[in-house]
Amino acid sequence: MQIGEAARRAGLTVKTVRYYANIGMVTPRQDPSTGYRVYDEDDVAKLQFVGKARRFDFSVEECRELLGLYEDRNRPSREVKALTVKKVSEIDARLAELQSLKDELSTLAASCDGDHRSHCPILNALSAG
Amino acid sequence: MQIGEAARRAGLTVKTVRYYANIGMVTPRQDPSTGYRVYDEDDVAKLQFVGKARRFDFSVEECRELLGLYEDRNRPSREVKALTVKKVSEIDARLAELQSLKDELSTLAASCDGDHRSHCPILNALSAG
DNA sequence: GATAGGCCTTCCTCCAAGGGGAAGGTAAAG
DNA sequence: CTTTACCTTCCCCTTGGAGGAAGGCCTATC
Repeated sequence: MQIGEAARRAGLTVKTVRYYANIGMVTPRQDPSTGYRVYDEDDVAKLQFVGKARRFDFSVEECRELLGLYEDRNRPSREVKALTVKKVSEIDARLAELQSLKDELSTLAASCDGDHRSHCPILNALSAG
Repeated sequence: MQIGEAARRAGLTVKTVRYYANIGMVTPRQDPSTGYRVYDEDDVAKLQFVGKARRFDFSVEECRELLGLYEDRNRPSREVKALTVKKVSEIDARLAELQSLKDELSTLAASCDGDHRSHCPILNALSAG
């Protein structure tokens, strides 16, 4: 099939699929006469795999690594688990950071009555050291 | 003072301060003889303001907006509050997204025993449409 | 006078992960 | 034959700067 259908079936954009081909992540066969990329079922499966991993917040490089493990039928699942656990702890750190950010901003917003007076706790907080 | 000291006092890098000058956010006076940027106390205050707002996850454009409100003493604080509330809800959305991501990944990691067998629930989940 | 160090300047390239669009080739349908 | 819908490569754009080259300026020291 052509890139358009492969993209549709993987739930990705054509741009994205072409990008993955360019960086050597999912490399389809190329029709020599037209120069078109030709995708088979295997390629689509890999695209779906990568698409889902991306949605799980794995970086493109991590996806490449996971894909390597996925393609290697003899791979130890230990490595996959390690990558996943690491990702979970990264997400955890980001969660804590965002939560404290939200708390601070919420407090500020609550203490600001939002009228037209020049007294504004938010601006005061931002300008304080 | 020169850019180096201004940056130190605002807790920013020289690169960042120069960047803010280039995009017209905090524009210092320029010494005509040397071409050096010359910062006064007001500039440093603005740099600190922007630095803190950035740490609060406001984008550079939002910082520019907040700075405009901050500089204009006759402006209603309503706008500042609106921007802050919007930012809080953005952070909220991102929190929910990350949380569900974490839950899914945690579940996957827990179901994978991480041995050297090739059976891996994580990869299975990723390859399932 | 020369040299070293420590500032400063502009200009260039680079990062993630593609998006947008131009210019042009190809194939199927009316 | 022409339109329409694909496809190709190529190049610039995004965020928020970081890194570094080449060169100007000022002061201290030898």
